[in-house]
Parts: sequence; structure tokens; C-alpha cells
Amino acid sequence: MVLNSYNNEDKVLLAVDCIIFGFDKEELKILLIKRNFEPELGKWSLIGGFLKEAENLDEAAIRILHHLTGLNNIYMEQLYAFSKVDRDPAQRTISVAYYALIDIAAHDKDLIQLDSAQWFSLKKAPQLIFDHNQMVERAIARLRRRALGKPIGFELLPKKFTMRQLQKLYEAILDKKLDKRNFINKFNSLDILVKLDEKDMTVSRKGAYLFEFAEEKYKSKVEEGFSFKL
Amino acid sequence: MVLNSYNNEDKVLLAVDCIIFGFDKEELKILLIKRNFEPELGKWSLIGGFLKEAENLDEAAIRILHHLTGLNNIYMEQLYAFSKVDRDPAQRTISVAYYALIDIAAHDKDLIQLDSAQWFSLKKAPQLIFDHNQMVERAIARLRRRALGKPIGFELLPKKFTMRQLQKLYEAILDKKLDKRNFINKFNSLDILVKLDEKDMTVSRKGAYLFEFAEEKYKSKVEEGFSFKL
DNA sequence: ACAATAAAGTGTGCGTAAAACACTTATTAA
DNA sequence: TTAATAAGTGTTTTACGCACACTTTATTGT
Repeated sequence: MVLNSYNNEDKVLLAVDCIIFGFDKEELKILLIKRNFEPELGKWSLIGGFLKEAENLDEAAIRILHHLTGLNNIYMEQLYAFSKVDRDPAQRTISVAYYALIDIAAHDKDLIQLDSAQWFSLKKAPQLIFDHNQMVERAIARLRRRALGKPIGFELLPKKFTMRQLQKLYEAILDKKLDKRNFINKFNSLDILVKLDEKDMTVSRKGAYLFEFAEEKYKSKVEEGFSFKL
Repeated sequence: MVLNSYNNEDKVLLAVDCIIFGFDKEELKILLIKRNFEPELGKWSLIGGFLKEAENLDEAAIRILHHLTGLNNIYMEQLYAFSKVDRDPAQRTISVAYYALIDIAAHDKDLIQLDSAQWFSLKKAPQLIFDHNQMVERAIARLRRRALGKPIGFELLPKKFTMRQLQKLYEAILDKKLDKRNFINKFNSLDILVKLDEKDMTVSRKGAYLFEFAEEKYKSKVEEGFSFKL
């Protein structure tokens, strides 16, 4: 064999595409941008760009997301590397997808207000370019599994929230209705919520008690994980 | 912005590293090769190579594995893309790791008998180059989660096997002792095993009944998944 | 002031699955 | 014949998932 086998190897373009899910009290949304360059100019796509030589993939994802949307301090998780040979007709490109879930309201101020980046209801999102729809599907599947294996909500809900909001978040992710009592019982048994003396009166005549996450307990639950069925 | 933004983007070397776990009736092993090129010549590493322009990552993994070990027909699953900037000191390289579990005995004939590829007990494996140890750790974690969510064993055990072998497989993957009776009860309730009239007499004075997987039922269980705690 | 309305809040019982637990059986080698 | 070895086998208790319906609270409109 050869001594330094690194010569003569093909180099490729490595893209990073960010799938940003947002929650706005009722449903899951996804942040998309309208491409302003060829190919597929004018079509909707995920938030994407190319890895630079001097950064790793996590850093690239953060940079690209910030550059195209203004969003900061978003923790994204790597999803999968998509590599079909002709996935991008313009040039051979491998794309590593990242995803995150954010509280739309909390990050609203960061969002650059171009009409190029826009929230879509997940169920009414347009067709995306290349294999981006597949990426989104895989991200949703991952999200669901994650929601059943670790608590979510901390980065997604306002600091103080009602049980109903938390339940709606899970319903949106799992795409099914849950029983109020069972949901509350199960979540309470995790012992990561703190009931406040305060009520949210905007939501109904009676008002609904507000809760907070007990940050330390929440984080240790994320570490250890759990497995529940909802 | 620019019209065709693809120019001026950095291209990188994209490696694929294969983590091949094997099971040999007692413990989990891992297949490693001794590097015969610089950098790190003579050290142990995962089975790796570079993606070519005309293939996707799955294909590259299969080609590389076959080329370096002779192994054929191994289904590998993509694990994660590792991208630390200096992970390979020789050149900027991103590596996508793949992993698979195989029955060592069944694939023995395919293995090229160089002293360059060698099975190591997982617990006694040597230090690997670059970030390959991290890759292995992540693969083990994934393997454990997978073993609790879908049946495994079909590709890993001989066609006919004893309950004890199956249990040892799970014990090796989960790295803990399991209760014989509970294990059998749980597995039987899945209804994917066929008890044969044949006994394996090599294993004890009394002999142990052999089982097979009911292939169709097994596959549908893989599709639907399950969630068990062992 | 009273009635209607709207959403919040609250508890129980049943069935299934997990976990703990120990003795008997079959065979062979001494 | 017996000593040794691993296989084989059920039951009980506990925890969890899931189905299920009425009461409470405050406001708004008449």
C-alpha cells in the first residue's frame, strides 16, 4: 500500500442544513427561507450553508443559522448526513442536517425581519428543494422519540407556563390528543415542575396556575432520561 | 447576495469509518485494523477510507469495509459525523461513522486473513487513533438504545441458538446480568422465536434446546419496534 | 343578581407489564 | 451411584399505563 494515502482523494462540498422547529402555544412550526440564488432560486428551503475549513459542524450550523436568520444561542443537535449523489443537481454536495426546537415568542426579537425567513405551520409547509422534505421528516421522527425519552419544554416554553401549554406542546410533537389527567399525573411524578402561586388569567375565566421547571431536577432528568408512553 | 454561491466554498475530505461489532457467544468484540500508512502508521484504527465523488455514504462504507476486510453483505447504519477541526492532524477531514453488528463465526470465511484486521474484546481493545475511541463509545450507546427498542440477534447469532446465547448477547450489549426467567418470559411474549426439537449438547451435560427466529414475525417486530426494559 | 359559559382542576379502578425470587430436571463423568 | 453442571420452569408483588366524568371558579350578558 501507499505511504501517504491522503493524496488523490476526492474532496467534496459539505453543507449544513438547519431544521428549526418553533412552538407558539398551539402548533409546531418550521422556519424556512426563500432561496435568493441559483439553483432553485425563489423556492423554499431549510436554512443552509457550507462548512468552512476552520470550523467544525456544530460551529458551522450556529454560524449559518445566525447569518441567515439572526437567531442566537440556539442549541442544535446533529441529525444525519444526507449524501445521495444527485441530491443537489448543481454540484456534488453532502449535507449534514441539524435540528432544534425553540420558543418562537422568546426569539422573535432576534429574527431578522426579511421576508426571506418565515415560519410555516408544519402541516401547511410548502414543498422544499432537494431532499429537504426528507430531512424534515427524519427530524420529526427524532423529535418524537426524544420527547418520549427525555423531558422537553425548558427551551421551548416561556419561564412560567400552564399545564395546558405543556400538554399542547407534547400534543403538537406527538401529533395526537392526550388525556389531561393522565398527562398531569405523569408529569408530576417526574418531580421537575414547581407550581407557583400565580395564575395566568388571560387564558380563561377561571385562570390557570403557572408552573416553572425546577432547573436542576429537570437537567438531571435529561441526563438520566426516562421512557414514557403518552 | 450572490447569484451562484457555490463558488469559493471550501471543499473537504470526507472519510467514512466503520465500527464493526462482533459477537462470539460470550462477549462483544470489535474489528480493528493496523494502519499501514502515515500518519499514525502501525497504530490501531477503525476501518476507514474516503468518500468518492460518485458514491453516497452508505455505498462508501460498504466499499471500504469490503476492501479492507473482505466482509460482504453487512448492513451498516449511519452513526454520526465527527468534525473537530484537528481530529486528523495530517489534513482537515470530516468523518462519518457507520456501525454494524455481525456474527463473527458466520463471516469468518470472508475475513481477509492479514494480521492487519483483528478482533479485539471490547473491554481490552487498544487505544485508537484520532477520535476513534469516541466514535466507538457513541456506537455502543446507540447499540444499547437500539437493543431496547427493536429485537436484535438475527444477524448476530447462528441460525439455531440457545436461549442462553441470546441472553448472553443482550448481557454483552447492555453490560449487565439479566434474570434468566424474566428474560425468557419477555422474549417469548414477543412471539418471534421458534423452539426446535433439537438440542445443543456441547453446552452442558443436559443440553439446551435450540431456537430459531421466525423471520417474518421478527421483521415485523423490527418495523414496529417495542420498548422494553431489561 | 342571576344564569349561562368556558376552561381548569381533580381521583379511582382496572389491566398489563416488570421485577424479585428458588427449586427441580437431565445428563455425564468420576 | 453419586457428584457436578447447566437447563428449565411459575408465582407473587409492585408499578405503570390508560380509561373515564364531574365539580370549581370567575366572567359576561341579560
